Amino acid sequence: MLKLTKKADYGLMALKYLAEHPETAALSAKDIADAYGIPAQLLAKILQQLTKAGLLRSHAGMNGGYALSREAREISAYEVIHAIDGPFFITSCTKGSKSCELTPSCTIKEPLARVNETIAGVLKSISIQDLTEQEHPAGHAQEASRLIFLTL
Amino acid sequence: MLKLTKKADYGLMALKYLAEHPETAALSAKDIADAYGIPAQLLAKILQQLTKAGLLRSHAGMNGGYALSREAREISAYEVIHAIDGPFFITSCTKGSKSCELTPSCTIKEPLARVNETIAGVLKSISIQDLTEQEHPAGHAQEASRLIFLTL
DNA sequence: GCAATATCCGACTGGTTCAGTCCGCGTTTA
DNA sequence: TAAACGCGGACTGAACCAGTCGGATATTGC
Ligand code: SF4
Ligand code: SF4
Repeated sequence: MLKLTKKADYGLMALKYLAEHPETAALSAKDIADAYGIPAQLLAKILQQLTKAGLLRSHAGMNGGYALSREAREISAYEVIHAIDGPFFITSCTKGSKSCELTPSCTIKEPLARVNETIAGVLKSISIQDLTEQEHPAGHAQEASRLIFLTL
Repeated sequence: MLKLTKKADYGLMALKYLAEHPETAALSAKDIADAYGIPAQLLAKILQQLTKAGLLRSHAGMNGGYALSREAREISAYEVIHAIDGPFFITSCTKGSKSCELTPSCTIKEPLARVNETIAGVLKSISIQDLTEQEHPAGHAQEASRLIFLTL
């Protein structure tokens, strides 16, 4: 099955929330968690990971919190997921640590790697700002479209 | 993280193997398992699921086994994954059984649903036959390309 | 008929990952 | 100095995955 972890899910929500509140200097983890009902401590750790990855800037102390380190337009969903869940691969042959032992005899890893790259491309083409637009259910906000190339 | 289960992985390998041996009337689960080093009993159950989903035809008894019920061109990777792992959703709000309880307050489920559909589209556009082609590392087998539309 | 070869199907187990919590520490500010 | 906040490791229960076992049924070859 192909599933996104809830951590990545929460991370995207938090970033979107930050993108929607650019006026405030910083928002604390608890603020964001309360806004959506996410467990505060869990979200805190997620935001820490995003900070370590360079997507957020943190500020400790009272009235501290987190703020985007770049423009929402410049942060892709791929980066968020990568920062939280680590490098993702569709298959188990991650080539890094513990590849599946039938890698040599396997004949579908190359095509699947292309599929993997295509999906990564989809996620890379989506920015945090894309998530914030398309409110206005009236729909006159022209929906952004993208073309993805899949080369087998 | 976004990962394909090994069962689906094995299923794709098995179907590809069947597609490459159209001359034989039927191949047993053990035959295919031995060809790749997949645990035989595990593959057997996977093939049973694919049979139940209508992608394969089975025949019990000696010299029995499995054969594709359609042409390789007509079987998509999406169908295989769906048959083995069930309906897949990127997010946990599957709306079916146990959706995550912050579905109402969540503001990113709609865009993520579109992403989900886009990825499904990628998988639907890939057939078993696509996996068998692109052997011939010479590369003169023109690589099939597809355009995927992502509408946020 | 009988034995060998298959599919079929549910139950079971060990291992890994996920979601969430707890607790102690460093930092900033009122 | 104390409250508010970020930081980070350790921990737990639950869910899921990979793989195994055992038995039932169907078909074929002899
Ligand atoms: S090698 Fe083949 S079987 Fe093993 S994980 Fe990669 S794709 Fe799946
Ligand atoms: S509702 Fe929002 S948070 Fe809950 S699973 Fe769907 S997308 Fe993730």
